[in-house]
Amino acid sequence: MKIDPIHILKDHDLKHTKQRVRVLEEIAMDSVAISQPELEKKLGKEIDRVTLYRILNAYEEKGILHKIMDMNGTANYAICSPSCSVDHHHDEHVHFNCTNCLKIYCLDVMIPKIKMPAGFTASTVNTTAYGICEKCSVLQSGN
Amino acid sequence: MKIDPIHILKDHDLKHTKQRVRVLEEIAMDSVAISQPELEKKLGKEIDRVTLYRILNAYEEKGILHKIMDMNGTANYAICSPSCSVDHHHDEHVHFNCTNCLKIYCLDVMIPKIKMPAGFTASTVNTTAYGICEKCSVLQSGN
DNA sequence: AATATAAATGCAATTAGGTTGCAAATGTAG
DNA sequence: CTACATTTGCAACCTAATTGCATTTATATT
Ligand SMILES: [Mn+2]
Ligand SMILES: [Mn+2]
Ligand SMILES: [Zn+2]
Ligand SMILES: [Zn+2]
Repeated sequence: MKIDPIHILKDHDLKHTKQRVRVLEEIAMDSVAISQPELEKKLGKEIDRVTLYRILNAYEEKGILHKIMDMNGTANYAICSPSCSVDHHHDEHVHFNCTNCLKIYCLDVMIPKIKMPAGFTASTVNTTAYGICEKCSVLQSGN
Repeated sequence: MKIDPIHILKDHDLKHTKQRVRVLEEIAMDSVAISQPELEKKLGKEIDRVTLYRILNAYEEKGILHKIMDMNGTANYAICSPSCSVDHHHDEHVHFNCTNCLKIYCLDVMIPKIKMPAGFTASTVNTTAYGICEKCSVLQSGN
């Protein structure tokens, strides 16, 4: 999927700064989600830690990125589908967290409807599968 | 569900100490999961921070507690079902994270089977629903 | 193009979550 | 009761994340 940072920023009423563009570029680079620590490692020389936090938060709030927590409580970020907007994310797909390479994939698999017990009203449902991803699986078997 | 800390400790080859009993009591007290920070607030005067971490980790490894990460990356703990054991948790139920009171419930709802894309092998699946819980729902409407 | 102004950035300081090493205290098996 | 292994508490440390504030930057207007 091609990404145009400048348009994305315009569309979401965010000023166009080189730090914001860099963050988007970096995240769009790979199709899998990227963690905050990885981003910091890659961009730490160009962008201040604090600024990175603020940009990621802004992107999440605006519906540009969605945040996926892994088993260690580390935040990972992936580009939202175009239907996401402020305070309404449409991140209704299953995530896959590889226990080997730790990458998080946004799968093209919908989250099944869950029947809630009486009294509980769910607005969003989050599903993450843990296991071995495509790449790691090939590497292990093919050796 | 009644909990007997002393038996649980025996059954899992853990020494019976007053700190361990207190932690189990505290977690068993409420049917919803409790977060590490809450536990620390409640027990901080009786039990050292570090000891609490160590107890929680031991309990998780032994299959006494399971850890549920919330949207903020905070660890929450709940008593495992009796079928859980060392390095094999059976936590195949849906969790409900109330966006109002922030409590996490272990629901009596199974996680539906998910069909994985080719190449991806899932060993465990985790589902959390976010929304308004039973109690908060009553409080809001009844007021 | 120059200017005004609101927003974003970087830096320093702080808070909070979590870990490590070690001496003292405690539980349990003999 | 004793011996020994384990657990605990404390101090130090490390890393993640937040806050306040001065400086810089983007953009709307003249
Ligand atoms: Mn996703
Ligand atoms: Mn549970
Ligand atoms: Zn992998
Ligand atoms: Zn609630």
